[in-house]
Amino acid sequence: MATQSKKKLIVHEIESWFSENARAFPWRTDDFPWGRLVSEFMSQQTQIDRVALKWPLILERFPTPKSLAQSNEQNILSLWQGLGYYRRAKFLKKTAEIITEDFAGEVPSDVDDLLKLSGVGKYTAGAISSIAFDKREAIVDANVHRVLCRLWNHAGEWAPSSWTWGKAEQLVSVCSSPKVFNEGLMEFGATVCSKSPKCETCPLQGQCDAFAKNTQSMLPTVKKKTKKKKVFHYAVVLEHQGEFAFEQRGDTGLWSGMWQVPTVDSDVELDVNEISKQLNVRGKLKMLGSFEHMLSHRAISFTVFSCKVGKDSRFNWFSAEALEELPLATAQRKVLAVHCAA
DNA sequence: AATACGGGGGT
DNA sequence: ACCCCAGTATT
Repeated sequence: MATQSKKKLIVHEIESWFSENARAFPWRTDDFPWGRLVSEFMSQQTQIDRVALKWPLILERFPTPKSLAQSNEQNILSLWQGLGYYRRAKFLKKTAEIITEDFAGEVPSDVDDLLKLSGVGKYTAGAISSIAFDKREAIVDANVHRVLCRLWNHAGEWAPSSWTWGKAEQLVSVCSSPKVFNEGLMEFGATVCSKSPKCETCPLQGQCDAFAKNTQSMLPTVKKKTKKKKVFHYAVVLEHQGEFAFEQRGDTGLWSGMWQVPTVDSDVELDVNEISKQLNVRGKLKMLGSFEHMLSHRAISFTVFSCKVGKDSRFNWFSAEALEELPLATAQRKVLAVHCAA
């Protein structure tokens, strides 16, 4: 089959398939550029159903770039709780500031302008330009990469590459609507041409070189895995007359900007005396429990202690109700759950 | 070119 | 247990 014909068939099938099978997400019901930009930030490396739960809350609180630009960073971090990759929340705020100052408060539509924003790379710039503004720009995320590698039986690359981007550009150049085609291709990859592909019912079965050679389950090539580093975090719940001590993590590294009960991070196991010494607290530490917290790049052993102390001015003190708003990563919520259960 | 950066769902 | 994901910034 002529390659041009194959591309047109693929594009037509995807646009047709998506018009029938698009899932209902809030940013599709309430479709405007800022909402799309926020959903793209939230969706980076994050499962879409979890984004769908949080998006309405964030858009309600920050309906415009200006509203976020004028807000405190703690507010967006608080709403971002549980989504992970908290740096994205800071990038989103910075992006809102750039849009407010340099783009008159309107989300730009050109890829070159979008790339000036913070936390916007090649994929996100193309996604906003094409999906929010229907401009003829290509996108390649993990879904698109997987679909294209299979359609052309292309092996050897586990991540989006110049080969994939070239193919995506060729396809978007012949589609009728970049907005429909790009989002459709991603959704198709997420639901039909997924890790376990549903080839039996696939509308592109006849165009798929991988299906013809039965290589679809081996494509794209798997990434070589990196070893998790094992570390130890010792969290101490300091209580004084119904209030609890918290500190904010630094500007860089894991959970940057998020809050925690006073914690000792260590590469090696520590005994209780060492923990007490490093935190410099008077009073006896009582061990309440422990749990493992697994991240993609780290295996963290958490041990939770409690201690009755005087009101130490090195920390910020919060009542139990005030903790609802405090930006805490999931591991810290687990720490508080151990304390509650004890 | 590698690595850091979260968390939950799938298998 | 290990895999993966609507990636980007940093080193």
